[in-house]
Amino acid sequence: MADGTGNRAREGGEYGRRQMGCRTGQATGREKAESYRTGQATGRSKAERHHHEGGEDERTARGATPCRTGGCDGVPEGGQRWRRGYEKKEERTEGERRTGIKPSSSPPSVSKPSLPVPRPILPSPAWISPFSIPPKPSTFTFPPVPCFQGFLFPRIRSAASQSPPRRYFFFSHRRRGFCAANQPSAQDPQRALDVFNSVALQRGFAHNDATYSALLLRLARARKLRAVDALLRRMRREPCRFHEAPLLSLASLLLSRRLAPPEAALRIFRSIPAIVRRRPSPRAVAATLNLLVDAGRFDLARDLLSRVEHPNSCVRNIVVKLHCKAGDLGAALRVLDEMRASKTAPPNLITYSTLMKGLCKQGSLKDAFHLFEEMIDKDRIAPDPLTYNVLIDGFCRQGRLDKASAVLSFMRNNNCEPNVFNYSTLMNGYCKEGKVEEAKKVFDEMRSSGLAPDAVSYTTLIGCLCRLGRVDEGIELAREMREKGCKADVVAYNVVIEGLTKGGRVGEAMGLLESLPHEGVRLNASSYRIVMNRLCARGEMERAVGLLGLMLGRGFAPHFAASNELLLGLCDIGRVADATVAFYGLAEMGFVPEIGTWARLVETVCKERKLWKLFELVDELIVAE
DNA sequence: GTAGGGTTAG
Repeated sequence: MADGTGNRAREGGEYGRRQMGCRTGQATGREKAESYRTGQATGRSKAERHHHEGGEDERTARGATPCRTGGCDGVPEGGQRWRRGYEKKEERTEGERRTGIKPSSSPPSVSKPSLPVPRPILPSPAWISPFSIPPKPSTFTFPPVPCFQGFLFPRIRSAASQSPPRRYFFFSHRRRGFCAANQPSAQDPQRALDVFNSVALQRGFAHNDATYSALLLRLARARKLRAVDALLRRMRREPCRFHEAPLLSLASLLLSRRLAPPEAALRIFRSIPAIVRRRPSPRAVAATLNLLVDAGRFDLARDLLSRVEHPNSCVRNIVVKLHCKAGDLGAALRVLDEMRASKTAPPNLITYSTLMKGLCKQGSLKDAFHLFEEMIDKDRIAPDPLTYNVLIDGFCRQGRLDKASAVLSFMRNNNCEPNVFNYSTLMNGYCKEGKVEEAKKVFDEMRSSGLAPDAVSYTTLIGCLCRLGRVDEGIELAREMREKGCKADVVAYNVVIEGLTKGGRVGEAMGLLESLPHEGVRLNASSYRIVMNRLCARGEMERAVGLLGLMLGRGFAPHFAASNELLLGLCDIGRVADATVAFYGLAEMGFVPEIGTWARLVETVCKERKLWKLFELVDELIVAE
């Protein structure tokens, strides 16, 4: 797995030091420990304070290898001073405490301020407060060291210390330092990794499943895939017991966010025996197979399938999906036949829905409906709203809206109340045909049946109104959506932004682009591109440059074609300076102009006699080549 | 985090 974060050396270094032993990493580790210590000095546990206060000679303290978590980093200087003061205080006599003057027999020393005579904290035993009930004398005593999910570890000592006394300090997985990988506040995955490595340097310590799981996901989200790999390798050697679920979550995260190629899911699956020390469960097989099929890697899915001895209904359903996605409906129907003949893996609603969807996609609606009837008659399986939805969508996509509507009525008459999905699928069918009034009727029907339209239902109708040029009605609906407490997602906002843009209300669209992120809405590249494309197409370069600044500043780049159009448009109106600035901004996002755009840029700069800019451009051209 | 459904888009 590749890591594009530029932190390879650091990750590798940390991991390498762990491999070689803690002393190799001592020098750099101490530097990092310094930064942690400042943040954690006040959060030390009682047990740890006990350790520091416990009296250790200075030679040992200096020679001790720091554990680099901050809380146990040798004995800090402040701690030493504090301890010395404490020892001196114990040596003082009653007379010294009163006068602050040492007797003449004592060795000469630096004069110290006298300490006040301690006053009794408890009231006189003769008087008992009416608010305090004296506790019953109890024989119960707390154990000397609290030990909750934690361990006692011998302190790591340097080779110089000859006869190390067995002193222990306490660490718990619950402690903040240990759980840094789990803390939502630990946004920096590198820091989480550093803390993880630091703690693991303790002899005899082992991280647990939860810590590994949290760190794996955090690193994966940050695209630190080399570190993820290293962690997975390390898990094979850990003594603690791991579960499958975190590994499956990791595979799902990597593939769903396209952080890693599909092979990564298969590698994780194959690592299960070494890490979990068990054969992969049927659940793990199904999860991995499903990820591979969803990623379209049928070759890898088939490879995995060839090793599955007794596929259950779930695995077979995924195989049905595989064949449907690959367009081999014959093979999918053969799997259905096998399932019908099988007692251990019979077909179920999901088998039929998947197959019906595949048939609808191929336009074989008749076969899909036939299968639907077979499911009810032959296998005695009652359809649910989801199965009906496949049929509604199938009929809608063929423009047979009467049939789709009839399915909805059929559902009601057959004891299956339609849900929001069913209504919005039918609405979408009407919307695609431009029949917004019928769509509105379905929308009202949905509400009168007691269902609250969701963001998708609203978006479907808003989009339709905007496409028909009824932008104001669409915006009014968007307002109503907000008033009714239905939270709009980025798709809903994009539909509104597009409606505004098409309706010539670019200023309002740009206003939304500017303000929505401040209101907590996470826009995506499409949100900005919808407007940028429009501006470029209409030659509104002034606004386009402004929008470019906004989107580049937020980490979004325009579409490739729009970027070229923007540069050409700026050259056309002689805005050389803007064109150059825009070019550098786009280049930073990885944009390389078309050859024609290069030529135009160079030509315009030459005409303007801005030769120094020309040289810069040529330099960029050489780098790009 | 074992399997099936509806929305936008250069």
